[in-house]
Amino acid sequence: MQEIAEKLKIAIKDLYGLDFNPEITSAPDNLDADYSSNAPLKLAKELHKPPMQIAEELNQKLNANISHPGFLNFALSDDYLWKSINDLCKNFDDSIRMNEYDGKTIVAEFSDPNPFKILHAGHFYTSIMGDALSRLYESAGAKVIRANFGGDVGLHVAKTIYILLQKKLDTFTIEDMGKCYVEGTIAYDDDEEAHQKITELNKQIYQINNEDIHGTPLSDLYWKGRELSYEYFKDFYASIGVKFDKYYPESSVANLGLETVKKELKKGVYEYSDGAVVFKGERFGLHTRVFINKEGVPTYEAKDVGLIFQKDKDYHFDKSVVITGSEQLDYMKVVLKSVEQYAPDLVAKTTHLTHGLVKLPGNVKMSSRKGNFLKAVDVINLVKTALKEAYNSTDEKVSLAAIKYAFLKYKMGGDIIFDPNESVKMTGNSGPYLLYSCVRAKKILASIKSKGTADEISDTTIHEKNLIKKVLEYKGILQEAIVEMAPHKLANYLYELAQEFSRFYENCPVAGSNKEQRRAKIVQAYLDTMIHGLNILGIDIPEEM
RNA sequence: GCACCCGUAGCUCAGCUGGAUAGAGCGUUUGCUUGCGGAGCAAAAGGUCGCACGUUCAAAUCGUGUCGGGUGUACCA
Repeated sequence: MQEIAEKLKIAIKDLYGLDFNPEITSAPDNLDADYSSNAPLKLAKELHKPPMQIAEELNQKLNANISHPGFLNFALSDDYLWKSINDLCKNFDDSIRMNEYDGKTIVAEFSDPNPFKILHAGHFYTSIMGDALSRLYESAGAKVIRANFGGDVGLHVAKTIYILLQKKLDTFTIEDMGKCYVEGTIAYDDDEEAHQKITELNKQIYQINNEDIHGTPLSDLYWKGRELSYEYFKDFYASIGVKFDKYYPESSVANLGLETVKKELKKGVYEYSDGAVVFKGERFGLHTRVFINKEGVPTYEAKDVGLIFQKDKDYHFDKSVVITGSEQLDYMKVVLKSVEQYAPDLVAKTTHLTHGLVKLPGNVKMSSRKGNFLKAVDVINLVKTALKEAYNSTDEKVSLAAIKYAFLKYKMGGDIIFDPNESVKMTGNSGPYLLYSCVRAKKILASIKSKGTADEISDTTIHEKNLIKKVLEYKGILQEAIVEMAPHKLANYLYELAQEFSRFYENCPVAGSNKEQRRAKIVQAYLDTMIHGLNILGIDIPEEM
């Protein structure tokens, strides 16, 4: 496909002297061709010639077919396909290797859970998505720093600790803290006395953190709770196979953010308004946000400013990707626009991606205030139960693959519906389907004993051809997924590839057939591709299912 | 009010830098079945791509308007 594009590009250059990047797509089924290009149609306006004439002129150098109103259609020869699959098998990793990001450092920030609270399904989702994106960049040669950012001080901490103090628990678990947070939120909203106490507690906690106070009952509780949260996060990430390189507690960047904003305040980027320090985004089509509140305390905005600079100090990144919930889209625009005024290079290197909510089907209303939101652990348990009921399996690789694939197959941005009762069925467009096809491919290869010479060249069947073509598309898909920062493109391709393999499997016996060696090559190329692609999605393939 | 995102088959979603007959999965109907592990394959039914107008040889895709849903919009994170 890339070779066709290259040939076409050269023909256009030779004939018309234009640098034009032609688009190559799969040809329609009713044509006796494999790939098509609409280049003549695109060029018609610029060249002031009818598209059909351009197609004919180009085709004198190309050996393609022409169809109305000006498409070029290319057919691949069987020899070309078999040669390609042979080359791919000889050295798979080198053939699909990309080097766009060789020597580059990328900081990817995602997940961002708050200590003293429970991980919810959204944390799970962004962890999987962020990790897949990181692996995509790594596949193109980048060194990726997976960073995590969370509020170790703030109102949510005070709410939790307020209830913990009331209950006077000697020991407590992360679940206890989750319940305390829910109770604390209700008390804060409904009880005037509690509201004041929590506000006071918040200031004390801020001081404990800022001055690193130890040895008081309150500070002991705070440090113990924070440590418990960090252990809980670590265990969870380990269980889903995601590893962070750096955790930035919010408190660690607050001062840097505060200083930076104060410095730029003097230069006029930020300004005073009602006693607070704000950035007026209106002149950029955005809105005004507070960076330092009237009590002189840095808000989340200032902390994010500090974080941008801290990341650059720590890693001198070439690119920074931040993934958050979509509700932070406009917020982040304001923060980045303000930083752009004094550090445009940093902002130019930064990309903000957003994702939607993980929802249950049937429009179930969930309220984090009442604590009945979908927790990360709920997702795991629901899938484990479904797997057990459907296939009497307790294979954690399979259940984790089911979840990861379910998350990754959707385009990032909108809400996703996670259906614990039906969508998690292990048929169709699902992780287990992909795994199963890999296990089958492995079995085929294991059953082939002879390493004899190549089979005699005979006809190529449609199923052989389709599978080879699909495998050869892999590298292009990888590049597309990276450029568009879209793991779902890879996920959906792998599903289509597995479907093509299943058709091949149904129609083309391998072991013992007179085309055993040639077909084994296709299976090998298929399996190599699946292993590579699934690895990028963070999905492990079990030996047996 | 203003800004941004979304609206594609009964359901869940791809496709959107304009291209040929709009694709998958689930569900429904039918066929294949002692297989290199059927968690599969083949086939059928199911669509005025929210609506209207516009740009173009060509619009699900671009523009304007409109309806419906979501999010954000000053001292929370």
